[in-house]
Amino acid sequence: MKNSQLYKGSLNTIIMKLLEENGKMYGYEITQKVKLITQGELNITEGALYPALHKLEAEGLLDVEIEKVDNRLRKYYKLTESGTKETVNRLSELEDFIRNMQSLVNPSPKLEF
Amino acid sequence: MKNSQLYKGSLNTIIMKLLEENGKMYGYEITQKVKLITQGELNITEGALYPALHKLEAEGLLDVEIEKVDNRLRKYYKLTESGTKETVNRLSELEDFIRNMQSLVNPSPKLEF
DNA sequence: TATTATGTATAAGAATCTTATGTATATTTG
DNA sequence: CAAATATACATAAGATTCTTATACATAATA
Repeated sequence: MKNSQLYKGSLNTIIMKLLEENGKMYGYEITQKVKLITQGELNITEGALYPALHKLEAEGLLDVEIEKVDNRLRKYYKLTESGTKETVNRLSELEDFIRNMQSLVNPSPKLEF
Repeated sequence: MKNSQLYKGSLNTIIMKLLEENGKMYGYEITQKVKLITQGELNITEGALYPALHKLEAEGLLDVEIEKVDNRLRKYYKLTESGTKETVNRLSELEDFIRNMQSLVNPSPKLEF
């Protein structure tokens, strides 16, 4: 990701959510989808994406399936059963994270006398 | 922080926002405040906090002032002028980040036919 | 024909954090 | 009273995640 440090740590969650949403996707497709959804604000770099996909696969959270389209290689990833379960946890963690960050930066206004 | 990887990269923003809010704070106080606000969900570790404070100071975003209270040392940190300006940017980045993450995980529902 | 888009991959280094450890005083608990 | 916990700061080794750069290859566009 070529972005604020804030995105650090969120890539796995993004990938898993998109796969839950779309069934199967390949790497390049994920980068384009994220760019589209965030209106160009979030750009996932290959150097971050591919190692992340490989790691999720190694952890048994993703399955991969190779296809050849227009004489070009595509590696489609999809959630495994265990990956689907884990996605629920990750999204729950993300909700907690966002809630906590909002509590920190939008504290209940101080009363002024 | 002893937490989800999601918090990675958010510590500087948290520190700066709390200092903007409270004028001056010392390290231990920051950890307690964060624990309180997040109802124990976010625990900032010393190994993350002190290096972060030192770095922000080295970058000229924080000023430090040592006090001795009850025969114990306290290092109070406060935003410099440049730190105050930068805090606005960091909070704006945080808002964008949260908005983008919400777009990614709460997409507009697909129409079903 | 050269650039851009599509598609995957890795390696070096930076940044941030965890975990463990160290030092010291004050307070609380058994 | 002794031990444990709370208060207070600090650093070092290692893990994780990411940036930046590079590499290879085909298709489409300028």
